[in-house]
Amino acid sequence: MTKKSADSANGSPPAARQVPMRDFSRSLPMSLLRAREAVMRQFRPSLREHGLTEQQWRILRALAAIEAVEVTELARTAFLLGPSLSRILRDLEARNLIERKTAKADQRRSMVSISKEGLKLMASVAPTSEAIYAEITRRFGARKLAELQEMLGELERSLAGLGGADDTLAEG
Amino acid sequence: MTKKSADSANGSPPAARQVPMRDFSRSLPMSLLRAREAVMRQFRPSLREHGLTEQQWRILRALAAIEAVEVTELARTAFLLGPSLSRILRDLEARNLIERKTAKADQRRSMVSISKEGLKLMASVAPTSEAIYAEITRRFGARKLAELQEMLGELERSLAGLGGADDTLAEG
DNA sequence: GCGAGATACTTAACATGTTAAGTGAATGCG
DNA sequence: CGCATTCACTTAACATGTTAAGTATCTCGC
Repeated sequence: MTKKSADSANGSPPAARQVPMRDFSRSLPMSLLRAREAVMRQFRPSLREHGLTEQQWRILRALAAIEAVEVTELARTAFLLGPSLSRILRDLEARNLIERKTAKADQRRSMVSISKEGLKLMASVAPTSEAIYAEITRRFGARKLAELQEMLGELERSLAGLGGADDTLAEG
Repeated sequence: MTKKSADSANGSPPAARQVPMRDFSRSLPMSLLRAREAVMRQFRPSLREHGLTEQQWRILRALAAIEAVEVTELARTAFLLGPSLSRILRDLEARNLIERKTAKADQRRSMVSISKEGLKLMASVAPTSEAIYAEITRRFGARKLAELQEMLGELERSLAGLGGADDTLAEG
């Protein structure tokens, strides 16, 4: 029994099961993915009605809280990668939902802000969005929701600095 | 104070802040997204070294546990949408990591299984993958990890049936 | 004050997410 | 049987995720 499988000795497909691993459907990434999808499934239809994607909505929300931000800072806030943000900003600007102008001091930087139209759109989406969030909170329980978010934060912090890729990590 | 903002009355960009909402960075979707990203960041480099994406790896893992599955069932297991799965299966088949053959009884269905090469690839990835998972577990704590996953499952269940889109929901 | 390196984006290229439409095969009903 | 429906996928189209290159600008040492 070194490496041979217990196949039925005919031309059937490989028996699989030869690579022992955790039950994949119970892995942490899958749990997080499914939970997030369950949540976002609630919001997408409403956003879609207003012609917004999840990410566009994230950007508008991030912008609504401030006067103006640099693109890099916005990427950090809205948790988007530079290239994604770059594309989305191009589109949002074309739709006049945001405004952009280069910083005086540093020509490389461009300051982004939400436009009046953008604010109007937000105002029309926010009520539904808040109602959905409230219903989710009601169903899951406000206290448990807070606990969950606390744990998610802890998870994040406990993995911070566990180099994913090009992080500047001393490995010695 | 009906609708006018407290702008400084010059040509500066809109003051924003006119749409009151929760602090967006603390929303549940963002928490879930960030937590998941923190986790996946650990796995991606290793997968990448083996020429696999996260989703391709999910599919191989799902296949490794069984003889063969229909595409629809696989989509459910690997938590992928049909179109994504369709594309990925095409590529995995071209790389000879999976095999596909139409079901005898129903010509519409196609049964997918992992190939010997696929199993070999899995065997070469699994150790690193398991080690990373173990390290994550160690950092966050096995007990807390179990708690977290329990909560995520509860969240999912509490939102099940809260119609996202085309669910068959009676609204009256 | 200039040239190497760092910064702040943007483009490009490829893979997936998401929704809609298309295709071929099974089902059910008159 | 005939045909409209349903089903199991696949294609298409557009938006984002992800990594690598490219571009313009800035900073700093010399």
